[in-house]
Amino acid sequence: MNDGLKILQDHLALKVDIKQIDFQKFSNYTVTKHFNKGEYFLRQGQAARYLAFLFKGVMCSYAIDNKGEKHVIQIAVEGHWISDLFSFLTREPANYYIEAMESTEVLLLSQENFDRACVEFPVFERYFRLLIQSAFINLQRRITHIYKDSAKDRYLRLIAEKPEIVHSVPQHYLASFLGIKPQSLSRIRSEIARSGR
Amino acid sequence: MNDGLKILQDHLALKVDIKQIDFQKFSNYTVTKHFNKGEYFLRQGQAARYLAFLFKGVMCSYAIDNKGEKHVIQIAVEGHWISDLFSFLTREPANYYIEAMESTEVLLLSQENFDRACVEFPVFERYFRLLIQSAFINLQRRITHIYKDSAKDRYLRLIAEKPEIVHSVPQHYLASFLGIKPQSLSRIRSEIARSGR
DNA sequence: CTGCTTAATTAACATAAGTGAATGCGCGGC
DNA sequence: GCCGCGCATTCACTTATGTTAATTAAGCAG
Repeated sequence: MNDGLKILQDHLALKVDIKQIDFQKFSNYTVTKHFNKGEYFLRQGQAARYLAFLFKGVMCSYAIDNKGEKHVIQIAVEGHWISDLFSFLTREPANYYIEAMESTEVLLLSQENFDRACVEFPVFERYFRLLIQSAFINLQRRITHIYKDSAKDRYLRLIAEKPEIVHSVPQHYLASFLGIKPQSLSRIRSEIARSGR
Repeated sequence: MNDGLKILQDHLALKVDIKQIDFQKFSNYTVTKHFNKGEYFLRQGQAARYLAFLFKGVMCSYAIDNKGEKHVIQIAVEGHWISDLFSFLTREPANYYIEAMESTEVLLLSQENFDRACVEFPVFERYFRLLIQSAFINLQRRITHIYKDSAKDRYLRLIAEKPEIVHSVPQHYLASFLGIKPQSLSRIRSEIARSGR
């Protein structure tokens, strides 16, 4: 069993009881893939045929609107799943790009295998439900923070929670994730540097 | 079968194939409840013991922060589920209040019955996974809109999508949901009235 | 290593939303 | 039906972030 599967198994074990034998079978549904920095796992307009479980590296998902503005909506690090769920589920064209921010390793799970796994291993469907629930709860929290915290606070929180991304994700991606312009993030950073946090 | 169950059955049927007989059994897990305007389905600090399926009326969920500020995170109308998912799943104290904005009818599903339903009717667990997925996708969209649209645009979109709430939800709740102050919403509304949308 | 392209920083100015305060209206309780 | 309190509105002023633009720094291809 490779590294990625070990890490995935640990993540599954955090949420559900999965039998070794089931995980063994399930693991046959996944394939390992590598992305170099700057490579795309998904492009806006394509159908998202895979879910990716990230076990090394960092990926960002973002939309580009009709003014050419980038809107980063997720920064995924080790142990996160990433895809365009809407597209993955409906087979409609994706709304998001998903780009590797550094050399990145993932396990891929195709739509077909995802569906199979849900049917064959109820415990997997449960895992996935719990996973989405957590993701949903986190998004609700994120909205609350957007509303009640200043951009400076959100930046400080972000780098406290995911310190590893500071060195791998360009600042204008972070700014976009925070919902501000790169110039504003620059201003915030210089203010932090000057007067302390 | 009462009105609420009919509406719920229709909603289930939109996402999954559920046999009449299974729905019949499942429906025994729910109870109907009425809330008057201003009554609480849940309070911050309590454990959320139920999911509510709203088949008539309007409810809002919101957190109150340590400055006493209200942060509305969901406005639920007919056909929506509402609860504090985090609390419902973990049995930790809830982060949100959930208040009826007008006379409201719901079906309640307790934690125990929810768990039972997931085990007994895999199709229910599937329905619920799909439901949360949609909710997740909608939240992602909401964040994108917060970032790229002005408060005025978000207000116009809100009343276009849920026109019924304009008359039942007080303006300062709508403002909070949009992430702005009541005074700002007032300003925006008067601007719309003056110069057209 | 060099040079080109893109990213980050800084600054001056513009704008949207927040703040605090005064006014008046309306709904609910009696 | 009347009263009072909370809600909505308006206004003057403040503040955070956006915008535009110029400058410097950093990454990458050749």
